[in-house]
Amino acid sequence: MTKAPTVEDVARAAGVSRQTVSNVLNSPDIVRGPTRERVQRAIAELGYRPHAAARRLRTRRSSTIGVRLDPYAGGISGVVLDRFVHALTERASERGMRILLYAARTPAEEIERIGDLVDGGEIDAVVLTGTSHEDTRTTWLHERGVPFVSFGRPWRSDGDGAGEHSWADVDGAAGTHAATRHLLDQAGPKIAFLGWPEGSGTGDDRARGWSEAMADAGSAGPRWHTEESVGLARELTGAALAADPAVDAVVCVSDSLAIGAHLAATALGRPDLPVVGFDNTPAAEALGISSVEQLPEQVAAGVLDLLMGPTGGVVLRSDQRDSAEEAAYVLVEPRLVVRGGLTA
Amino acid sequence: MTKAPTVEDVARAAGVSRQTVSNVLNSPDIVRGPTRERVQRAIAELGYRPHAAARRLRTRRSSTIGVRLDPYAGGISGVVLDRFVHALTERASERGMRILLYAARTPAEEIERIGDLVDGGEIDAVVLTGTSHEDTRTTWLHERGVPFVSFGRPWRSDGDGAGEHSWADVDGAAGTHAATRHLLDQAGPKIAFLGWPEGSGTGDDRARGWSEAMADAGSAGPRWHTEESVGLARELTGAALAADPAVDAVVCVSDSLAIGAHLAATALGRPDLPVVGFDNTPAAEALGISSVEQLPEQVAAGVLDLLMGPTGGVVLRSDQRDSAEEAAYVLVEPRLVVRGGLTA
DNA sequence: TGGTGGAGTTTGAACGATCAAATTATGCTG
DNA sequence: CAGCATAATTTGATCGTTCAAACTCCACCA
Repeated sequence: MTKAPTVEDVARAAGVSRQTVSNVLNSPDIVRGPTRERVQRAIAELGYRPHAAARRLRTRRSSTIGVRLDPYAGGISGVVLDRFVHALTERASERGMRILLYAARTPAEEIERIGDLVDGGEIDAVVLTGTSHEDTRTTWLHERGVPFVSFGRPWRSDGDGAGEHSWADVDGAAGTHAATRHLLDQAGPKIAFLGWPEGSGTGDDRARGWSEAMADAGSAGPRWHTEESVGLARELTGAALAADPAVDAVVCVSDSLAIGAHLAATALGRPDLPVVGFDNTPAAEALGISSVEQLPEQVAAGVLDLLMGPTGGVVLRSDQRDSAEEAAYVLVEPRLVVRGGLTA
Repeated sequence: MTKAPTVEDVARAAGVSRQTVSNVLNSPDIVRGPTRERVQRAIAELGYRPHAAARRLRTRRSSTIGVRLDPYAGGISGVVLDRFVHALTERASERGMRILLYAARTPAEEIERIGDLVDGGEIDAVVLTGTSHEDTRTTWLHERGVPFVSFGRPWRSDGDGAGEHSWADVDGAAGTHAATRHLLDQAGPKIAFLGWPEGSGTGDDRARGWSEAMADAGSAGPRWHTEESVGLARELTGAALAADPAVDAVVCVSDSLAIGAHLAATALGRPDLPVVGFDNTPAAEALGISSVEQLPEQVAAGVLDLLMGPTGGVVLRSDQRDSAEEAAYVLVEPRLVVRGGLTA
């Protein structure tokens, strides 16, 4: 524990020069076999580990990706983002990358933070969450030439789903489509949709999956709207279900609303009314409610592919990214998790 | 966007030397007022930001703390840890520190990871989660002289609650104690405890709060045990409640078990049986179940105090930490969140 | 007047790695 | 076996900052 060995010490021990040691570490293929082995043995014996700060200073690369951790909002969401961050950490680690967290309360503060981190050489790229069209952050990142990918599509007001930057997201419509088809098979033709007020990209996308599946089946059902709240969902569904008892099942835009719907149905003496939520949160699991699972692990893998290419270990500059004009994207198909309900 | 300005550029612009600029940044008090202002103006005009890698290389400090993100286990837990990590990020940011994530599947792998990060100068300290007594990680960290604090007490088999290293934790016994007293006031004298199998430090600690509160009140109630599972808790509680209907309320070691107990009570026609969980997860919130909230934000603040002192901006070496022989700790009192239940 | 001390500032060196260019070793061809 | 191209390795310079020591300036006092 006297002093950490440097590349110089390793070189001396192996009877080679600094640069050869560096080559063994960074491009082993250009070093001759016997030399390489000698160096590797010396590295192992001395317990040498490269000093990241020195490397960063010279190469101007940090091999680190910044991620903002959203303030804990309470409520039922958040799990997806946490799983995403975890998966990102694991996947990044496999590629020799690290994940640095930062906190920010406003977009302006986030820009300031990212500026510090990028200019300070702390991070090479950023993963944004919760982007919208004409997001101040994305335009700023573009101007500054900072590589970034967002988790979530840049929903555009003009209807075109594709954005001007790379993104990875979950195909919400495919999820509700699958859920609706499942219920059409198992429960009956009259499937209701319980969604958020119109205008949110994510919510409208999920509603679309339901309406398309219904149209394909030549079926029809009511569409209800409410804010993200168990209590509100319970009241709304209770009233709607009492007024229209012919509803065979409910597809919901979120687990919170699904729980509300389930509680309402139970209160009306229909505990077995099939309900499907979205996000597959622990709460849905605990209550035995079916849900569409987002697979944030695959989104994380997609984000890294977009930033670093399918196999590389380095963040690509924007001009190395994609030959096409349009930005690349990854759309992950979610998975329906079917549960029997607690009475089963 | 030609090239980022360095301390040299600022110095030239302000008509001073490199070192003076450095002093303005790191110890402004030793620079004369007018000079300081001139330098600060130059910094602002040029948009200078220090290059972290160079600073790290010279000072051998990274101002970064490593945190392992536990693999997503599924189930209802995890929220506490996620809130903790978020709070840690915010608080660390206020002190000029950053949080770096790493992933590891086994203690051995974690040690390897930490070794890389520490020797590479990527992190100055580590925050461990889920420590046990005679943890391989803690002994290794001690040997290597790596500053660290754990979230969670090092539970000792010999009964002494204090460990040999610093830690911050939530006072589980105080939480269940408060919950039990609340139920004694509101529900009746016969309060059951639904806990995990004996032997887990956390679980036994929470059980103790209940039994002490009961003893203080001269009251008594059954104690049930089961694994962390909504289904198992439901079955067990259902059977026990049917056999012993005089139970007035149930204090549970976790929200999962509380949900199971609530469902069992509802099935037996007693939806209003007071049940209190632990962790105040979104699932408990969604179902209107009371719960003990851990306040991970305060734990995060405690962790940083232990690592850096109450006000400092630098991680302290172990010999600077605490004058006393015994390691310091922070014990956070949790908060009981009372909910009316969904029927209210 | 000339030394003393200290606050304020500057200068040279160092942190540990990689890049770019120079040098030496190796293999191949005619 | 000379001549040459290419592979393998070495050398000097550099990234941007802070440390340690030297230096300048000025007030103060004997």
